[in-house]
Amino acid sequence: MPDHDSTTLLTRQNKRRRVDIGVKRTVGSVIFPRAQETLLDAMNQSHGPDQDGNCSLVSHGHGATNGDGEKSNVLRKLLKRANSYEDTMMPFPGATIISQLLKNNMGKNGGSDSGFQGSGALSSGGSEIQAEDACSNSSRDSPSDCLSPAPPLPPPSSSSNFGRPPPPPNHMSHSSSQSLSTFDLERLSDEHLRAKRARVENIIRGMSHSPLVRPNGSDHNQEGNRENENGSSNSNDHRVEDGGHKSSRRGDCPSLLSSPGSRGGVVGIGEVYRENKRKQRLPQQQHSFTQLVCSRQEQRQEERRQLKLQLEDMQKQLRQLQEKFYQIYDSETEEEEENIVNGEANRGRDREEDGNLSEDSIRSDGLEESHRDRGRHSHDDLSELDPGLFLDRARALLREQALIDGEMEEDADSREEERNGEMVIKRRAVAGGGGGGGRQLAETLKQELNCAVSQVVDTVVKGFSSPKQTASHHHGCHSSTPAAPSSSSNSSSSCPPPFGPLPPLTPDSRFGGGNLALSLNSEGSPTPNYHSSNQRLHCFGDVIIPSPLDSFGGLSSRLSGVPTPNDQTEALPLVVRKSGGSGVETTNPSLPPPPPPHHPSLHPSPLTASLSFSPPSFRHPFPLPLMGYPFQNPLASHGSGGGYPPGPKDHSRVSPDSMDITRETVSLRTKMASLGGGHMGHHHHRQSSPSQHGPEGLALSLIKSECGDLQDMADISPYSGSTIQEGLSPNHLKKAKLMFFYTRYPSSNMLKMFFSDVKFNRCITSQLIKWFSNFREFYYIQMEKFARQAINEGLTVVEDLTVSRDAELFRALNMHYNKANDFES
DNA sequence: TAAAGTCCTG
DNA sequence: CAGGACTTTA
Repeated sequence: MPDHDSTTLLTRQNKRRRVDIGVKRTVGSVIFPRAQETLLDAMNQSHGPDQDGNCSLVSHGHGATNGDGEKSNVLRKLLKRANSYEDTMMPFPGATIISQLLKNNMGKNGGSDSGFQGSGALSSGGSEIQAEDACSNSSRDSPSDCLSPAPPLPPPSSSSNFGRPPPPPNHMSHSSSQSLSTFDLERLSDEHLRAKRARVENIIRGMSHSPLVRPNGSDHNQEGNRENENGSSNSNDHRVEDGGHKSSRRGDCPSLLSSPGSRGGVVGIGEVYRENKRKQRLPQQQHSFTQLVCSRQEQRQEERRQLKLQLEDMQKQLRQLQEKFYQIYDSETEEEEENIVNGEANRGRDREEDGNLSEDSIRSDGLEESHRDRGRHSHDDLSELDPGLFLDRARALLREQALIDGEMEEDADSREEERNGEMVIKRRAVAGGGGGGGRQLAETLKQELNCAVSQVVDTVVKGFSSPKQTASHHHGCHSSTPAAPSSSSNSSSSCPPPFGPLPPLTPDSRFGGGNLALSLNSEGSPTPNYHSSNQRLHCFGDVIIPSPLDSFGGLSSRLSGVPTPNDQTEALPLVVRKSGGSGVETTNPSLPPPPPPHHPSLHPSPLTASLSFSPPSFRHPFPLPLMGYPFQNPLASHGSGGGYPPGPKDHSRVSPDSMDITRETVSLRTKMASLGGGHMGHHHHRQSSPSQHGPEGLALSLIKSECGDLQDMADISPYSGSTIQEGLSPNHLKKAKLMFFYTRYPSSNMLKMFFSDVKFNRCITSQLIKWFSNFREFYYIQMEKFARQAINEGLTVVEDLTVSRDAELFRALNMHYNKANDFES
């Protein structure tokens, strides 16, 4: 420490004590979670009459009675005590808040907890490797976050004193010190077991793809151990020197959170741990993210391969059918002709080219000519088919084909098509009745079939190569064949039919999805998915994206002391390292030559469409869960509008919340679409076909296209038109601001995805990071301000802290981040 | 040492 | 918001 420290330090302290320099601060999330929650709600609230005004949706009445006075005191102390807002962390044992929230939500939404689990599992399923790594790692040194069953973070302990510098002698110390030896033993074995279990679980998960397969039965014991573990580690490396020096916030925070009487010291510990592990966790997250992406890509490729195989099979089958048909038809015609011609001399033998045509020459009626032609031209000439019948047939065929297409898209198995084809053929045969017309019909059918098959193949291939194109293609197709209800059109035009009526939107549900899940867990067994933010990211994301709302929502959970997975307390690595295959970019063969300017692309190749982890579905490259939040837009949005991934992933688990959010997101997205990098707008119209849908459809189409944009960018859009900017424009700033509400600590991947129209280099990345840093600063300052103000106004109970739309905080934040009201509020 | 944070200043 | 100082982490 240079001497300047002594001098500067003082001055600094006068203003704002520098605490925990260089360490990400989680104040925002800790402080006034409720306020944030409500604020968020307010900000995100739709203008619906029901939700206008105050947004305190959380019921206050619940217990935690013992803590109130204490809490308020603590709060005061904190605020008064130091100028550092870091110290203002709320010690509230807020778990109850969250749980309350959850309960409310549950009541309203009918238990939507599973959704998150599902998503989490989903993500984990996608990245077994990563998970395993994480797990193993966690077992070794950082037990806390891992998707594995092992309970991520032990609930923070609250016994510590508020802000007291030396957190060491906490509850932890009591328990751990006393039974340290036994504890150690247990811990060792536990860790071992955990690691093993984690691996097994991951494997199973990967195999089953079933998100719910969560073997974490009840590892309460482990949790306890872990708790202890964390605690011990904390005590070890927490250097807390409060007196005027930089105090480690990490140390302080946790202690602040906990109040003596509150639910077990868990909260404090969890907090500490989390803060402590700041960077350690991040890499893992990043890692998981990239891994997830990779795995998804692989998955997709695999699917693609399978689909191709399917197509080939289908084609073969079709051919066979056609052959059969011909055989049958020929035999019929032969009989027919024999009857007709009878003893007539057959002079046409000389001309016969194949068995089928041998009879043609015999016939003297008008058809003969055509038949002969057909014989000569093989099966290519349709010109002479009788128009009426043929047209009808053709139309029917097309319709069926469309249906088939749809089915294929839905990942229907080939049998379906085969069946259809068969049916068609049979019908045709029957209809044809064996007359000359029938023959022609057969010809046309043959050709049609061929065409159809080829079309299907093309469609599928195209679909894989560029989902967007297929989407539009399908639309066109369906529009031309109204008779056939196209699943795609349905899905695109109406929100989420597959899931039925959406639960009423409640701010809580909208933004508290993660929290919700968390809290649910917290209620009973603390199995908080630590990674939920990551998971969400993964899941959602394909791109994942740590919750934007986490910034707010996470707060609440944090306050509650329940480790919120969604809490985006950890900064995600902003820069993706190109090294070691894990990097997404490295896996990007399709990317254009320019290696240095790493172009953000999560898609290794256009065809693999890595982003979509979902099963083979053209229209829903992105699993719904992935798109729960507004800012996941590009990626997430795609599927949101258009139904849900039909694939293996069970949508049943998709949380309604996410859907709600998605829905709400639409407006934002549409606005967003016009925002930011020009190319976004530019692409939109490429394929959006608003005219085909209602207003909703329009929005959705926009979303879709937006999504497509992202993909394009990622894939290096085929239509090069996309303009990749070298720098960041004001629009990007705007976008970043909005994005800030989605995530306070965006990973570099995320940034790249969201700013897909920007050519990323170190500078750009740094700038973006800086932006977010600034955002955070402002945000935290505002929060602090609000907190102080509230306290000055005599606020004593956290539950009473609400942020109305009129609130200064709300206005300030909205003004700062959402000047143009791009985000509907 | 680079990256990613925070804090402070302009 | 940008720059710089500084810290922490990997």
